[in-house]
Amino acid sequence: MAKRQYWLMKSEPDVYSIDDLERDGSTYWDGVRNYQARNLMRDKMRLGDGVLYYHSNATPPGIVGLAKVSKESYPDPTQFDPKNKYYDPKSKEDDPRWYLVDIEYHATFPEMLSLGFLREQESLEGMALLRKGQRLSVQPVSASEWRTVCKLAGVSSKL
DNA sequence: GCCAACGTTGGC
DNA sequence: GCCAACGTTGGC
Repeated sequence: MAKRQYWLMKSEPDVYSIDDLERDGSTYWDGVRNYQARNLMRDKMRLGDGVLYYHSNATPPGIVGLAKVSKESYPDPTQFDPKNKYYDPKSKEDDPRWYLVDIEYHATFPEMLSLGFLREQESLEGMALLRKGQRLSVQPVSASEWRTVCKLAGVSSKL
């Protein structure tokens, strides 16, 4: 059994918030059109991995809860749909360019951990999210960062 | 709305 | 393969 890994995934709450995920139970993470983020989803994310759910373009932005990977990567169906905003005419069904994973809801933090608060934590120094110019919508998170974030939020780090 | 920090595209 | 132009992300 491979060791569990941890990730952070960004979503704009106006588009799909953690409340939407709680309501739906699980969702497929469509629309990622960045190769680095795609590679992480396609090649690295495994069933049962932990996900920090981050609200971007929010006031304030921050980590709002936990999810976990409920299905490993498969081609993002939206890339083949000409009516979809994520349609990619250069992607072929027999050679898909974009992949996604499914995630399922796990928990919502009693209070969100804002980006500003996270920046104040010495224990999170070096976290990818806090690095200057970091825009990846899917990022790796270390086991110790995961435990620290859960502790700060006052929730169990167990999934 | 601004703009820094990227990433992608396409001419050469 | 270089790099200018352009597009996007996302904090502020």
